[in-house]
Amino acid sequence: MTPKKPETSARQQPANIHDVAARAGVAISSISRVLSGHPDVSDRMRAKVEAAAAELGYEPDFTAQSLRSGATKTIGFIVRDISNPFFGVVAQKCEQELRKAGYSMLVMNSDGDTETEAANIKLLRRRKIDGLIASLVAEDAPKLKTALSELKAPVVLIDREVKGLNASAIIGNHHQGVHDAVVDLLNLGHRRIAFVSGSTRVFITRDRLQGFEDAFKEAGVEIPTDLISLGTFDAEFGETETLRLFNLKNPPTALLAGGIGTTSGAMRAWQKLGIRPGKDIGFVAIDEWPLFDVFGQQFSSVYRDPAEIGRSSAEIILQSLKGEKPQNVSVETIYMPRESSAGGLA
Amino acid sequence: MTPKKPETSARQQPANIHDVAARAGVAISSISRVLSGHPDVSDRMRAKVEAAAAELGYEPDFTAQSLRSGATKTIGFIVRDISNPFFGVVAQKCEQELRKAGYSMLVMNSDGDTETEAANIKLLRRRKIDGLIASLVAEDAPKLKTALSELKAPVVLIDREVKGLNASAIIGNHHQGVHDAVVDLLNLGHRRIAFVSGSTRVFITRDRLQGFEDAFKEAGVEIPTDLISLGTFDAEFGETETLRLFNLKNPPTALLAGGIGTTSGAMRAWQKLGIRPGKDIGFVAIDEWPLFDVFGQQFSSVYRDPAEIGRSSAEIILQSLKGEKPQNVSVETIYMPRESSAGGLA
DNA sequence: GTGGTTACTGGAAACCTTTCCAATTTAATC
DNA sequence: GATTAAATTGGAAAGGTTTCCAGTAACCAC
Repeated sequence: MTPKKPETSARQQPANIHDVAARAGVAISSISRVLSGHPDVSDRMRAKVEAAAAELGYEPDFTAQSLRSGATKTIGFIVRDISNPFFGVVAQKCEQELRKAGYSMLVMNSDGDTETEAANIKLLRRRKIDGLIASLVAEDAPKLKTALSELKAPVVLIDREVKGLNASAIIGNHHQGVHDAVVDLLNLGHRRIAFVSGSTRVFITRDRLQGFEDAFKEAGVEIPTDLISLGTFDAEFGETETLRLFNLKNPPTALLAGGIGTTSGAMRAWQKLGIRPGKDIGFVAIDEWPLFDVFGQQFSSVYRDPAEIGRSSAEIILQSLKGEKPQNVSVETIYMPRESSAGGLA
Repeated sequence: MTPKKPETSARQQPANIHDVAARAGVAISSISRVLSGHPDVSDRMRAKVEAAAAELGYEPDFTAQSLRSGATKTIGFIVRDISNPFFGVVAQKCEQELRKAGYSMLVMNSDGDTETEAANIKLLRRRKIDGLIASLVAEDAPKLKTALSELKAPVVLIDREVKGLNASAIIGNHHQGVHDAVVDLLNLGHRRIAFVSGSTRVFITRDRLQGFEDAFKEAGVEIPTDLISLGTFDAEFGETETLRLFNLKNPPTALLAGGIGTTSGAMRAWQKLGIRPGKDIGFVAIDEWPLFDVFGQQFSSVYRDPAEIGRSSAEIILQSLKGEKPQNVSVETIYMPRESSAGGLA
């Protein structure tokens, strides 16, 4: 009835394992065993300890557990920019899955900068993360490779390929998606097809470029090398390059935009130029953005599911933590032809 | 089979503070003092220690530092859904600022669920986070209040008000923004104005509702209570309610949508109904979404800057960590009138 | 040279847990 | 009841750091 503390005055400090041990009249090792589900525990001991822990409202200190056990139950998540809606969905689904398994997610933006990226990975190593999920800015930066190889934790790369690193990878079939898109554009009659995207320092771009070029080769059409512009994935680059390309003497009749950032930039450029994408020119977007189903209905896209990528990343990293070997997972990437492909051909 | 390791041979294990102390021929306390920038250190000592640390590539163990010092250099970040583009920008800017100050950000989604939210906060407490930034699902849930009050760390709430909690808050001037929007709609001639948004269990909704009602009262127009639907912020609710409202015998002539989720749902509903927002009916969106400047040009909005909210959250939590008192910051929230307000009045 | 500071340094406790190993209790067998 | 094996428990070390406290050395003025 009257909950009074017979011993010393009630401490403001939360109870620790010693308090529970004293309360239950057992050793601290037994507390640990009971609470961590160790099998060698008698029913009587379990009952005693659980009662004492409940009475004191004891909750193990996460930091101390991490220090002693070596596991932080924390996964690092590095992307160029978490405000990119594509990565937003990846992050959300990923965190949901990790949370179910008792892991938390430490999010860092690399801001499109290799140095920042390497610094982030070094910090995560010092923080003793159990695993890393990353979409890298560049695969070949020396500092990055050093940082990654010194990270003694499983890694899942999203659409990246780092040579000499024993990591898992989630890879979209970008070649196929872009290839099919370009085939369609060519069939429709486009020849001056522009391709604006991020740099070839990442696999995803190389794979797309390959699909782009292969489609031309198969059709026996010369590749418009002057219309290929591969720099960064952000909107600024997309805008600048779209402006430049459509101001050429011999401008493109169609554009393939390498991601949501690029698309944003291109849209802004066209707005300035008074060009209506999908009407005045052909247009295919890689990746879809929020409200695409409403505002982008007429736009062709090369689609891959960010939710699946998020779930899958979590799944793979969790398997790695159970000791499974690194694995490669393929993500369907499909060309979704819509009206905009035929723009500018009337 | 003797596990005795020779002193000279390089260990695979990363160097710890004892190794550095041995190398430099000083006490471990001196290593700590030098590396943590303690003032009572001679130049000679500093040089010796720095040399030894560099030679061994020593980096302090983060977990051990946290355990001993009590600071984890980690800030929790809880939102309903990080894939919401609004929160994506908030999160990105916030993380950038925190990173500059040496802090990392642990991101959790509450999935629109109060129980999950409370559980997340409890976990973050056990993880000994130094601070929390959160946009809560509900302010009054008992479990949540318990979890928050037991969290011994500064808290920054985004557009929320939790009674009896000594937290900082970043609050948009939602009343003003919504008020001005409704005044404009009324002036244009709308009377049947619908308002779909999240629940009144959060301040942001109550503040908006107040602005909505005040505008009607000031104009001497009866509030269309049957057109107010406050449930959740997600797209499903927005779609369901928009469908219901526009199927009424006496449907709205305009809609005010309470966020990006609501807007998404409303757009989908209108698509099904064959209604063109901004043409057939009046429409004002609260918050803008990616590519809004391109696809939403004609849409009126109630605008607040997510980047500022992100930066500001970080700034306030960092100040709190330096010992400053909780503070309230106001964020400008403005009605941006555009074509869509006048929809349905021709 | 002495006394009194001041500036620095070393030693050890503390943070809180997990885990190894040895010790004890219990059960099982004959 | 003795013996052995199995189950359970307790004690203490270990994980890597920060920080308190005491101690030493250098400095200064006289």
